[in-house]
Amino acid sequence: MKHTRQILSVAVPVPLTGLFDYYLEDLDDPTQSCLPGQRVWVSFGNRQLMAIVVEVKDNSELAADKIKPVLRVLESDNIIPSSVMQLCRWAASYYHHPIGEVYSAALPTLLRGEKPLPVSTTTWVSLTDAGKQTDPKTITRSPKQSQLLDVLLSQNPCSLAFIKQQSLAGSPLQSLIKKGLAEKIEVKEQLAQKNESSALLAEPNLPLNDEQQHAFDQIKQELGNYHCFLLEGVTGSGKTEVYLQAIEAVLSNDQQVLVLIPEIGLTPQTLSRFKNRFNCPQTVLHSGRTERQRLHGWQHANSGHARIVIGTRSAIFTPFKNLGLIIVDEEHDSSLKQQEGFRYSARDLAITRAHQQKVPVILGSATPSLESLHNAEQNRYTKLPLTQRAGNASLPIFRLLDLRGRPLEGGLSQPLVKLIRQHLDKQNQVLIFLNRRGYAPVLMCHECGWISERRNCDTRMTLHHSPRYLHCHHCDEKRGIETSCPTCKAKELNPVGLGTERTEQVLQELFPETPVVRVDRDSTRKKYAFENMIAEIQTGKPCILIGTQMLAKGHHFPNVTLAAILDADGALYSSDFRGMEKMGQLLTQVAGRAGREKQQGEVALQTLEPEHPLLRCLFNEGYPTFASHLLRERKLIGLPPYGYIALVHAQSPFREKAQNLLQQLSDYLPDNSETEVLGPIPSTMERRAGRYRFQLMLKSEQRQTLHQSVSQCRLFLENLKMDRDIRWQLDIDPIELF
DNA sequence: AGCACGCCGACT
DNA sequence: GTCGGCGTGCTC
Repeated sequence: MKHTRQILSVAVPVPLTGLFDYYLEDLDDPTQSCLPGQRVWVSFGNRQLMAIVVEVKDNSELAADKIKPVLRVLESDNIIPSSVMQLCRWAASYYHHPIGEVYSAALPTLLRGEKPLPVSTTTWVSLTDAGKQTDPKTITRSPKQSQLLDVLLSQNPCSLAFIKQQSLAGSPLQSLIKKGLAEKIEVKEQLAQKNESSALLAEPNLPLNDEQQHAFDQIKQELGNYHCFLLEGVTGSGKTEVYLQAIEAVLSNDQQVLVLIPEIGLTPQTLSRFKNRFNCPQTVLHSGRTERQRLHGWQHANSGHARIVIGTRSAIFTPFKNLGLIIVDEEHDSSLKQQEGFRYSARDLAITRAHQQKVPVILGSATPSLESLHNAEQNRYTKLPLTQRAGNASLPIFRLLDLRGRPLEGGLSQPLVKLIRQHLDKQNQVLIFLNRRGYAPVLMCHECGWISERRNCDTRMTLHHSPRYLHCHHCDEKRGIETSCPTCKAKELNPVGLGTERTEQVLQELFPETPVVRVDRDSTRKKYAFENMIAEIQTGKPCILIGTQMLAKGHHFPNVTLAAILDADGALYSSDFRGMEKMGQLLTQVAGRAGREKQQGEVALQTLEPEHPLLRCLFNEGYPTFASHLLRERKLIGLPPYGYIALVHAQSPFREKAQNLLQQLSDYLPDNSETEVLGPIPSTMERRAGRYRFQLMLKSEQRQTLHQSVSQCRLFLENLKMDRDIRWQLDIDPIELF
């Protein structure tokens, strides 16, 4: 009898490019074989790791005595479907990232170890014999229990998910179980039948206006094909309703939907729109969920049980049984791009995945990225504009407040204070934006000029007021405050610059009768703190809200009529070429917060450059025209979307080491090629957490040539023997520079 | 990345 | 004499 020794090429989660061959022992049964996408447990060097089977073959290039056996096959089937394998392969190649680390990042954390996937079950509720013989009318003291019994009598057994949807899973269910009328049973996923005989829609669709209808019709036509839509909808124009009706069309076709949302956008408000509309299992995947919950969501999507998956960035790797549509909400948002390690863009992967799986993808935003606008112009995407605000809300009035020669109090100019007062007097709410947390960015001694500098980073320590401490927002170091200057022993230390805490204090002093609510990462750290604040604000009572970007996204505050941005100039002078684009997006989002209902809204912007042509353009003509100006600028200098860029980052505790590495690389790269090499340039914050950081920029008119250059870089860096304290990383299509 | 192997300094 | 520093090389 011939023994075939099956060889498995596997990807191991280590920063190495290649695959590794193992053999499968005891392959007596020829029908029992491994498949790509299966997880195995292998010995690698002197440790043991989870690995993903990528290829199954009959022989290896390697000498037989070099090949180790697979220690354990973790599941009997390939839990990563070929669609996700394909996406990972593409991502590893496009982002020049080690394939094993890509697979690892694509899996829920609980699947990155040796624990096998638990058998997926769903909980159902079944009536006991006693329960079957009980008349719901006899339970007179609890209408909820009676209602639940009714449901169970008409549908026995009934899935727990369905009972949850009816809001009967809490104490009503507990009581019935206690009375011995019902019991919970665990059912293997495959055995689960559809019990959702009820209609798919839990609430009726809203009527669509002409633009929404047109958008919906276009999307519907492309179901079953790849097509990328750019749904450009001003705030309040009903983007979500278009999503919901497109989702309905896909669901009724028995397919699943993936919705990607930026981190900050996963608010209970947004989620409830989906939950309330559809009678179907839905799954939410984001960092706030436990690993167990994420694993279950992953399994339910994979088995086809979950029909809608809503998640942040990493949800792009969720496996589906039958995917029919991908939606990327707020496609311009930078949180869709991973900024550490495997630096992928979930939006771009969404488009690739849609293409690979032949399904449509909708990119939605009130302020699309220049990349997407350009792609729409080139007819790679179909633009679906939504320009009408619901309820005919009018656009806000824009005001540029000239700061030149004006004294500021806590960052507020007199005209702004007056404006705030006017709005509060009309019993309205006011929104103030400042993109800096804390009390003041620096603590300074006026005698000798000492400032609260850091030892490890190139930044100052940010001063926080209550409680009083110094905090570095970049490496998280915290320490108490010196009571006197450590250098000259002067007794007085003064806060310099502005933070949300300080402005909050000044506003409270100026408006002692009005509640001032601060919303930033510090004030919302506690669980539900953010939700509680939002709920408080939505009562509509006059108040002042002061906060960072967190406040600008995805929330609807009907009573806000004034939104003010205290410091817009940061973006005007930013070294990042995307600074202006980001500012325009923030401003437009902010403007969308003001006066969405019947009342006239106002947006105020404090600036030292009120004549800035781009600011004026943004204010007078709106985001689309502003964006087309920016696009023209980018074209002139050959920056994205008219050119392609990649960064090579290097860092080391020694300045010269990081710089020299990139210099060597730069010297090595041919300068006659079509790829331009710029740098090495020190990062904006040259030193962070004790390490010096430099970057080399590669720029090309052609994606292809850029890729070749990046490959050259990688080859060079992988083979160069360098000191171990130097780290390097690649960033393709970076969104933050210098 | 991890981890062992290996070759030179200051300690019982 | 050895404990341990981190330079170097490898992982199927």
